[in-house]
Amino acid sequence: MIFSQTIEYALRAMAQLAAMSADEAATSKDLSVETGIPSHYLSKILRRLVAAGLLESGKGHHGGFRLSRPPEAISFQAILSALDADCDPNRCAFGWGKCNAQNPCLLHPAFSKLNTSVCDWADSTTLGDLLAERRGAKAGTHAKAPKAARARR
Amino acid sequence: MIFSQTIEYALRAMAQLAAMSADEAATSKDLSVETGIPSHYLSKILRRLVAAGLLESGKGHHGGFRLSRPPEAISFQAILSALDADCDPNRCAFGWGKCNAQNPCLLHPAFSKLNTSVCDWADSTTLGDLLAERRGAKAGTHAKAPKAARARR
DNA sequence: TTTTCAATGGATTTGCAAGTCCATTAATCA
DNA sequence: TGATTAATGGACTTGCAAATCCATTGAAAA
Repeated sequence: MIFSQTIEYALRAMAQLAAMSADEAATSKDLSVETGIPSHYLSKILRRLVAAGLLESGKGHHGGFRLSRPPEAISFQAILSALDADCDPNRCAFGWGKCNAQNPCLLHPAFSKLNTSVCDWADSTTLGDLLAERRGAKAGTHAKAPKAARARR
Repeated sequence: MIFSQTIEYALRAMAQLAAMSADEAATSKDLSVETGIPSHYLSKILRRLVAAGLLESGKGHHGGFRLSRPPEAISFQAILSALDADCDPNRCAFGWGKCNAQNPCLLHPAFSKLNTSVCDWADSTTLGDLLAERRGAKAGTHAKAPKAARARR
């Protein structure tokens, strides 16, 4: 539910890359081992992420993949978009005939509510947030009231 | 994204049944025409909804399907559950190794946030809400405050 | 009764996402 | 320079959700 296998793999690979030292590139094979994603399939996904400008790649010795911008500047929405799975808050998943805001299907309002919250999530979450969250957890006690408050929602 | 085709069909069919007069049963074929769902595939889905107790069915003349309880008593979660697609707020979609609340993967907190909002939505939305929403819209002016308040629960 | 209508259930096919394989290209090292 | 390493891109295979088909069951109408 929610995401296709491919999207899930992409998010996992990007998260792994964000978690690794930025000075050296990670090999597709290494990433495959660390994330458990089938290596050849992962290659394909990484290629698309390169094409979309989210990753940089290098061949040969010391080659591999690395983020092309800081983790804070890569939203989940950008990753979805790179794989043609953009989150569009106006799309009605139920495609009941031609359905739009003017002439909504019966399910439209209910679905809109859900769809909006998914899109908001994808827009507002970045790879940087993952690292911040982890640092917070590692810091032992629940760091910062504001973060806990946000996490709850 | 979000739902499989099968789940989408089930929600559409249930919504259509909720919208129809409750005194006479709707035929699988009629439902197929009204919702645009392939008729034989729809049959299968309806069978599962019957097995789960959400629908009642009758054979032969004047046979067909009808809701087994009032629309207000059928949550989206119940429909998902009938098709083995329960919304479980603790499941980590990213399945990164063995991941749980104690030993969360890097993506876990971010995903939890999303997953929780999807589950809340499925739990708190009923077929009755769809009808109420429609009546609200039909009543002309945006009956905002009262409608929104009711729809929330 | 018999006929007709409609659900039931299983077997089968289709189509596409997921996964594999391999030959090519390009970078670095010895 | 040649050998090695790793990404690239396309062709191909697999597996499963989606869709189809058909023979059976059961209920109501004629």
